[in-house]
Amino acid sequence: MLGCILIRKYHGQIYAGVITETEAYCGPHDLASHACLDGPRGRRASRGRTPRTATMFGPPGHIYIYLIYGMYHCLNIVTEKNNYPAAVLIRAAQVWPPIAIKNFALKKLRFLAPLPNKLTNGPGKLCNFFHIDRSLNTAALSVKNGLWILPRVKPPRRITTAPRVGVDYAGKYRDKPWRYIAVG
DNA sequence: CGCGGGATTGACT
DNA sequence: GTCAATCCCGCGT
Repeated sequence: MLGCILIRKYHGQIYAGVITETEAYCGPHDLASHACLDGPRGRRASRGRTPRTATMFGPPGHIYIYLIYGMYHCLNIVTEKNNYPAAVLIRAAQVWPPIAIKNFALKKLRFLAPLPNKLTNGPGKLCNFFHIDRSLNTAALSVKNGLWILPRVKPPRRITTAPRVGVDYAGKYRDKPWRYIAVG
């Protein structure tokens, strides 16, 4: 997904950005995942298959959104087949100023200056900018639903990996290099 | 219905 | 790198 273009249609405007940072949450044994079925946390509240995480067990291409710390939303895309919980968290994007829907064409973005990275350099801030909240949870990525992703025009020059953020509790999965950062 | 924890952020060293 | 403010809501009772 790095380098692909995230597009949001909301209140007469188009918001667009190139995805620059992601994290993978991989299956029922990933101790960092909300959907993990293993280990002590699997038996704790809000882990495993619950009403909140049900989306992760659904079909790929759907949108998993949850509220974190009571105030931020996080955008994830479900990536695997039904009943196999996996998703990609979109952590950051390079965005442009919103464009009126009637004027929108991807080519126009080339003539606009990208906005400062500070607006969308974290998953909570990214959702704020794109006006994304839980009303989109379980929806399919689609133009109809106002949120979709276009293939990348060109791949990132380089991709680095790093451990995922904020998952110190995840045991042997804590340091898995499943955070992906586009460089260039 | 009450408790507890968090896939963050911003300020700071 | 560290730290804590913050508060909603999922979950177990």
